[in-house]
Amino acid sequence: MELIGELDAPRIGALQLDGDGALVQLRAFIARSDLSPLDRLPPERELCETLGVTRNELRKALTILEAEGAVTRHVGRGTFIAEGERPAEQGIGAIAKRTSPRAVMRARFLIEPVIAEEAAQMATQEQVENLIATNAQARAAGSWREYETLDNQFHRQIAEAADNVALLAMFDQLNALRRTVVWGRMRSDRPAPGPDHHSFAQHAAILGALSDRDGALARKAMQSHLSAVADRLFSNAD
Amino acid sequence: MELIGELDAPRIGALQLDGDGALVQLRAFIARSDLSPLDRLPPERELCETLGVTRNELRKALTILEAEGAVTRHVGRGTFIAEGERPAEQGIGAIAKRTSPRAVMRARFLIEPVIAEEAAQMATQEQVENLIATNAQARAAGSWREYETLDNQFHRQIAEAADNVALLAMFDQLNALRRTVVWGRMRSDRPAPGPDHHSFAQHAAILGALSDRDGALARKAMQSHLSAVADRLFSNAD
DNA sequence: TGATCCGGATTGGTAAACCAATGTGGCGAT
DNA sequence: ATCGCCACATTGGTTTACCAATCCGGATCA
Repeated sequence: MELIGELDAPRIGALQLDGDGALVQLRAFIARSDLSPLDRLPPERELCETLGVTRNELRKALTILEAEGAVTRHVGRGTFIAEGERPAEQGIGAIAKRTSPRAVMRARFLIEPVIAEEAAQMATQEQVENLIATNAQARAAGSWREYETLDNQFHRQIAEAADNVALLAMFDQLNALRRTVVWGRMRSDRPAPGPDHHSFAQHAAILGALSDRDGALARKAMQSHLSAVADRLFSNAD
Repeated sequence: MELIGELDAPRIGALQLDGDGALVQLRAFIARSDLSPLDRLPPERELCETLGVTRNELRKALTILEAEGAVTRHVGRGTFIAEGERPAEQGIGAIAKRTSPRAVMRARFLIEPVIAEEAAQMATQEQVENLIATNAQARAAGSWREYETLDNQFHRQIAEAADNVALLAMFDQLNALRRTVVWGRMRSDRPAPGPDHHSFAQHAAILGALSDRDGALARKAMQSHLSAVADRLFSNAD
């Protein structure tokens, strides 16, 4: 059934241009009329005539630019070139640019204890044993980097033990955010922490609470631990 | 009231809920109904009713997805998932398939109270007043959909008041997950809730705690509220 | 029996009237 | 003269009816 188009014969090449021709023209117009951010561009009814497109086509193009964050539109006021950057995407990187290490650690301090409390109620015996094993491995780490990996694993295993994929996803996102934002403060060339490192005792306290199914204690132990971590991070002391 | 250069108050994340509700819902729909490339999605007239948005809003969202290359549209044939696979939405969609409404609501029950507690300490007077205004608007909502929008706004404003972008990002992700997973239990054609709806009193309790800067009370009030929401959601009673 | 063609149903696209938010300017009271 | 207020013009947004491309099922004919 490829016989269509014989009668009306719409220009084949013109079809593609028709589809987003307005967008191309609009982009060209903005570029050529060197508008600076926060400047207003002509009203739709006027601009569509200038560009030789229908108001519908123009509005479709404007909708795309708006989604890209290139322009903002306000009823009664007009359409404006967006200021500064394009806050369009919402990935980890975009969030990271708008937050700070302190804020991320604060968020961690608020959320992880709750996860630990939930884990205390949900963890299986096997998961607790795995946590104990991980903590033991961390004690024996040969380098700071190896220790860090095991420390991450410890915290994530707790989140896994909460047995809630949604909660685990929250943890992972926050963790990714932390790695992005706090990165640079980590000096991975340091030697491995000694067996008397405060974290080990704190981890052990968390483990004890998990074993005892003591949610409130697990929460408090995690809070204490993260407080210490934040202090160490921001004081530049060991 | 100058809206343009408001940099002193970090109004960072007004990205999603405000104007592009249809786009969020549409993305969630595509993620949830695991459509493979070249699959056709429902016709506009049907889909807009399913999602509880107007055809205009849906078409605007589709225009954006089309510009992103996520879908292709053909008159008389329909709208199709683009050929080149879409790795973008992998996050929420992938998580959604591995979790359940109960788990998501549980995560919400664990996290939002902590956010409320933080908000009680961080909120500005203006933010509290805005929350009061939002709650008042929700009372006067004319339709269930409008009420739902305002309810979402209420909860997000609390998250904003915590003044922590990382925390706000967690909230947004959980909220997106909830919309994807819990969807289908929402009956958007129901009439607006009466002024004696339990949520209003519970919201008021939260507001009171925020006004008094009583973090512990805010946490408990939010817990009570979310408990009630979950009960209502899973019991199918109003 | 099979292909072909036609007419209606379906579906995305379009145009124009209408709406609501906003800005502007003049008018009048003080 | 100055301030407040109100009517009107401007502007982006929305609704509605309609259009055009496509699909589908049955009628028709070789």
